[in-house]
Amino acid sequence: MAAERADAARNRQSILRAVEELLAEQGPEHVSLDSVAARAGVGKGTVFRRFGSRTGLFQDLLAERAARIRAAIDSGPPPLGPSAPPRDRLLGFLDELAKLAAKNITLIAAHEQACAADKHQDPTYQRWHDHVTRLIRQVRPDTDAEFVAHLLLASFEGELVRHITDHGGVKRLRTAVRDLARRIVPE
Amino acid sequence: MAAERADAARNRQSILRAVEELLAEQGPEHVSLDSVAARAGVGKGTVFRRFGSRTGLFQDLLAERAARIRAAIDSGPPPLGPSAPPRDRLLGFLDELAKLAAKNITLIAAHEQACAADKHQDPTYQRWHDHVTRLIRQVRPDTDAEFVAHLLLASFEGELVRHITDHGGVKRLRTAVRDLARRIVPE
DNA sequence: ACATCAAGCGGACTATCGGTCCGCCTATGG
DNA sequence: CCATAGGCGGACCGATAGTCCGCTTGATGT
Repeated sequence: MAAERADAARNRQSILRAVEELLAEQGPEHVSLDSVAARAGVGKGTVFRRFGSRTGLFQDLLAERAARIRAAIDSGPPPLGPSAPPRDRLLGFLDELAKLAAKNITLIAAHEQACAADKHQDPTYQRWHDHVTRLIRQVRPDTDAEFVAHLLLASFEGELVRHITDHGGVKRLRTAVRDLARRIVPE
Repeated sequence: MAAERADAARNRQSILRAVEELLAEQGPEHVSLDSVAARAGVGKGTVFRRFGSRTGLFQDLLAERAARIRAAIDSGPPPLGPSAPPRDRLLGFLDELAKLAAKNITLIAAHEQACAADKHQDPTYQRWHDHVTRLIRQVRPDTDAEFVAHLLLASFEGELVRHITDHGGVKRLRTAVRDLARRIVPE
């Protein structure tokens, strides 16, 4: 496939920025295809063609925000990178996610709502789940790692994050997740 | 408030039955106010007046299905009832929920989707969360009980339940939840 | 520079759905 | 049997996700 045309690339950026702005200014429910298109100064058809659906908008934006963590996991230094012991990697990863979630509550809420019954299909979620599952298996092979990984990731569900950080800040979330993970995956 | 008029009571039942049937036959996304009204043989306005919104439909139905467990907790025999030791009550309660969730996957999925950002507001969810939080506090006062209770209840999220029971049946779900709870709330 | 044309674009259009409203109907109580 | 409060139904509204197609424009070869 040839490179994206220059105007197409420009529009993609405008659209993603528009989504960010609308999320920040008006909350998830006001991010409709129409409003995004209007804000980005493009037609509705363009938004749809680029991102496939409203859902795709949030998936792409989340992937962008999660890119740093992804890179750190694939080839970064400890504790996230592959050279660290699995238990440290797990705790480190969850801590990073906690920080990410706290910083992006609105996006995460929007993402969840839009994905609805498809959460498990989202590429970013799949990557996270896969990573956590593998790490749990390495440390505690006697666990239903797949299930436990889903539950640990549920710590970052939008409404929960909002509630916890509203009463105790990011610190409470990070502490709670870490304590929980330590119990679930003892050394 | 006076007793419900006979026709109103009849309609309430028709509507709930219609929701059940549509859920079973066509899945959550086909349960619209229109389709429910048509199936129940009443007008749309009637559905709305009875249940307030689409969400109310699922909340009421879930409350109905959960009534047995609720009664058992409030005044039943061990291990659910108040006379059992807290840790047994917790494990017993989660086990009951696992069975309930497995039997009502479709309803739960519909309920979640409809409640969207309001899960924490649902009376049934609040009751469950409250119960779990109290029990955890009694057994392990050093825990962020509120947070952990939310996570434990996330075990019964629709998509997760579907995935787990599709590969391992109710048994896998019950085992996984029990093992997890035992680790999170050790004696 | 220019011709060519596929890729990209825009926004009108459709379908659907949650929720509202109001005039008609009927169960109930006296 | 009558009066009436409450219930009823379905037309109506506004919003929104997603579709479609004729027009425009950036990339490319000469």
